[in-house]
Amino acid sequence: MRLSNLADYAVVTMCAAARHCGGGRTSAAALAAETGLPVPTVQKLVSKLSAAGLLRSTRGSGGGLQLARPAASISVADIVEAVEGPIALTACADGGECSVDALCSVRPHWPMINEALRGTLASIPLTQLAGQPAKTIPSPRSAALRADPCTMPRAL
Amino acid sequence: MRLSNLADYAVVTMCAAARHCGGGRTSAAALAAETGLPVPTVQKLVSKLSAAGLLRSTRGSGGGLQLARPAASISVADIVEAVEGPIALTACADGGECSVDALCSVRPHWPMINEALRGTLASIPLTQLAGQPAKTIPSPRSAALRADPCTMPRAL
DNA sequence: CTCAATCGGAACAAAATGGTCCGATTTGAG
DNA sequence: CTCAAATCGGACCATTTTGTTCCGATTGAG
Repeated sequence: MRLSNLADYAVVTMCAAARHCGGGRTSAAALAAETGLPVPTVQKLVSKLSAAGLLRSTRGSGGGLQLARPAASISVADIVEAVEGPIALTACADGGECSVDALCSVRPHWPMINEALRGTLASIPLTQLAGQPAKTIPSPRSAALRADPCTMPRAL
Repeated sequence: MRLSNLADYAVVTMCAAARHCGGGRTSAAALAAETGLPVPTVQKLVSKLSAAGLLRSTRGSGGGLQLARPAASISVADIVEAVEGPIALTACADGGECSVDALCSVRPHWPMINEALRGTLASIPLTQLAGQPAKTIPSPRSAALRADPCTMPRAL
């Protein structure tokens, strides 16, 4: 019932990327510097996040990274699934085999549980987590949904 | 985002124990035989489940195991927490340290997420998972909440 | 008092994860 | 056209956690 460190780091990295969107493209090295994570780890993360369609990478000189979608439309579930694959508590619900197989009375119930958990994580947008570290507290509540520089200027 | 095999096995074991309550005490060996799990693994599980107050073990000759509470009042969250400890997606929410510490903008939000997930799992009672393997389908719905032999006779 | 069956902890083996490094590919600038 | 910068992708190694097994200690019944 704990997600892998990579998934945790991915959430932090995406948050950092969300803060950068206003100032244009970022690099994996820059994100590593901001988050305090090792550079190679961030490189591995952005690879997976790009493959999942959450980040957009531009190669070559002067290249960089940017959010592929507005931060408001990226949820924690999206990030977790990008790194860890489908959200499934048990291996038997994800194609893996189980030794008890047919006589297992709980297996039919896992899909429902998984879906409930996924729904909970899907209801948390990235904007809700991207609040600045400590200072410049934006406003009591719901400020994240308004003051996101990514949503408007770059969506068109 | 996947719970450990032990936690998965614990749910299966508790389901098997729930079916046994009518016939009196069970042994770890009997549960292993029914679930198809290795005997030592079940022994380790019942130790943790007993320590958490979910199972009641009687030692000595003729001893055995039984549910400490009615199956309706045991949730999946209880079982998972008994085996894996507190439900927390990240280590930083469980006393562990984090390299980014103060400048992490997402950490304040984890407790809320963890609580939401725990609530989801806490809403699933053991009776809902203890339906018989395949045959003797009890009734279309809500039958599990009625036909549990554990709740009434032994609760008093 | 003896026997039987259990719990509890310790030790070992295995798999998965996390972290690191290097080569290949691509693009902008000179 | 050539060079340089920066990313992507894969392979390799160390660490940690997980999973399994075994053996001693404790308890109750006969």
